Amino acid sequence: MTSKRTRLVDVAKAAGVSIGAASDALSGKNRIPEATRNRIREIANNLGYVPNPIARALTTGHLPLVGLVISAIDRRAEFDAYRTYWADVIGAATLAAANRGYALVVLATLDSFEIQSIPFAGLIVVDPTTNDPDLEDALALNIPVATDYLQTDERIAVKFRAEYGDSVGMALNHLVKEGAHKCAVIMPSVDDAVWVQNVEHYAIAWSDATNTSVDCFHLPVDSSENELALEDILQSGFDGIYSLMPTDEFMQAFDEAIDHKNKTIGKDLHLVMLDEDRTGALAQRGISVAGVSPHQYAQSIVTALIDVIERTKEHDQVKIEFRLTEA
Amino acid sequence: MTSKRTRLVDVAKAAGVSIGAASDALSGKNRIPEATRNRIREIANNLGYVPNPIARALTTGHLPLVGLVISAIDRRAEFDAYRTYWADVIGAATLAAANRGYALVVLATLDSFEIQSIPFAGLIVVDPTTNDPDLEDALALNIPVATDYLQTDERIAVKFRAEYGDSVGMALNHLVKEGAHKCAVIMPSVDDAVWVQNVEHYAIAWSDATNTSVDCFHLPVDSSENELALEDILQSGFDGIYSLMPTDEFMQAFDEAIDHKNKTIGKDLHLVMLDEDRTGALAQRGISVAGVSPHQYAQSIVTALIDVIERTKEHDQVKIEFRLTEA
DNA sequence: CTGAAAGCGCTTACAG
DNA sequence: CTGAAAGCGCTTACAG
Repeated sequence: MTSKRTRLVDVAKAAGVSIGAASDALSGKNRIPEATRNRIREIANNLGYVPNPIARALTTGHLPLVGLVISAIDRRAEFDAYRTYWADVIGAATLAAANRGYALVVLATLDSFEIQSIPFAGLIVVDPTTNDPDLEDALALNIPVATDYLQTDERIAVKFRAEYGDSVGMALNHLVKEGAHKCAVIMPSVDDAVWVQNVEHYAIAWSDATNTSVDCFHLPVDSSENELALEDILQSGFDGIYSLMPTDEFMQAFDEAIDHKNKTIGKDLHLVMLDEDRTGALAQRGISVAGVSPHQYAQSIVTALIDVIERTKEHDQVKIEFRLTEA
Repeated sequence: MTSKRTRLVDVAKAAGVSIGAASDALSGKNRIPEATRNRIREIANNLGYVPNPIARALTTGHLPLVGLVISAIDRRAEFDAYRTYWADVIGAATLAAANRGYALVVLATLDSFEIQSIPFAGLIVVDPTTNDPDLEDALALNIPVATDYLQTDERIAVKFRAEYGDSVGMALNHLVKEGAHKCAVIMPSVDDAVWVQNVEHYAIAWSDATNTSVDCFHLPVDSSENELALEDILQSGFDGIYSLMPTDEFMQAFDEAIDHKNKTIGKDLHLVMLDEDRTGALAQRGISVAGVSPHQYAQSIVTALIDVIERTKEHDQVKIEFRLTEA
């Protein structure tokens, strides 16, 4: 820590062998007799030798680093609202990467001078907007990039496809089956996130196909005005609601709105929420849950990306399925 | 993506200049006339040249990477229980690092062959156990390491000190002031995490100092048996409780226990919880909150570590204060 | 103002 | 079996 770092030459000198021999003894492929090797290793150890990973990477041409770009990190309120989701995603991605010998770099954006100085082997851009600048930057790096399947750039190596469409259809069908007459889809207003547009698109498609009307509402993720907005919606006679809002705080607002409007879930109001109902708390309250496991989701993507990095595959498409857990 | 990557020589050749001139035009310090520089840049652009960050780092000797080791990621149940906390920590650390031009690598452990091949500029080891192997590995790398202040190794560059002691004293004093007669501290049983031992230590110290008895209980973070355990505790006459369990699911169990035992918060039961009560939901229910902002916490540590990396400081100690928000 | 060369610390053929 | 050398792709003094 104080003086200069020990280099391979230093241990080679100390051991009285060539630098090649030292290299071999420490990481090489057994060309050196057991005895000398052990001696060299011990000397390296005593000198506190730690190989310089940058130099090693220069010959290898590759550092086992994959980046995960979550632009929501920069938007505090939105990130907060979905904290459990992001923790799942990051945790699972970290583990999946580690399984393959890679480490995960978490980024809020690629738009910074220093990013160019980090040698990523691959990059994941989640929830890209249309013409996402981060996606552009990622692609410009000439490395494998994984992102949403709605993006059309042909340089994209892995496209992941969360079937929000399926989730919308499933949820609305379920609501109707349960007896809802007037359906609404409630989603966050996170500017131009592709997945939100996607949901809207599928809601309209469902409406056309079933000849049933659906209205889409965009609510702020972090606002205290949600309760009033929800009361309005209930007031307007919507009795079948598919909510893609984050669960916790939204649920509070929802509960109060229901209370004020005197509705009863399962009777004159039917509800499907997008979430992971691990504790079963929602189901107990008569709320059905549409979900995808963020854990499995993240894992699939990381694995597919690393497959491409290591040339096991050229391109890939990962499909993430939704399930509906009826209350 | 297909053939070989464009190198600096390639653009130098294409521009008919020396490699030194090309280097300068692209990243250098303006030795080259505006006109040639622009020409070189354009050529580089057309060739899709992206500088090799590994090679650059070899001369620099440094890659702007800080690692955050969260061993809890490997323990699914525990990580799940504290997901909101970890999301805050990771989000804030990512942002703080980015502000200084660094990127954050999230790791579950350092115990993997590949980790040695990643050139970290510094490492943060959170919630180390006693004789934590990850901390050992981190220290062996000869780079600045930040970790809990209870660790004694003198190679540690930044020690962060979350004053759990303060929180325990504050919470227990508050409970007594509110009229509690028999106090308990409830905390998770996460094996030998230092912070848990720390809490226990301070509870005993408080007990000695105030001559009041306190009992410490360890509950599983992910168990459904919590409710019964809590009923036992209430049954035994504890009417002042400081809980360091994760809030959401624990609160459910707690509510049921209170219900079964017919207790009323604020009357015959006083409660302080360790959390961030951003929505004020706990306060509304008469529950006081002891907390530290994970956001501020992570940010302070990252900043201090980077200060050491960049030699602004040699060592540092970061003190994280707790606050008690009375209901 | 700009070219040629040394050097960053490794690994890996290539000779002996 | 092992040493000496080339090379990975940059940056940075050092000459011209």
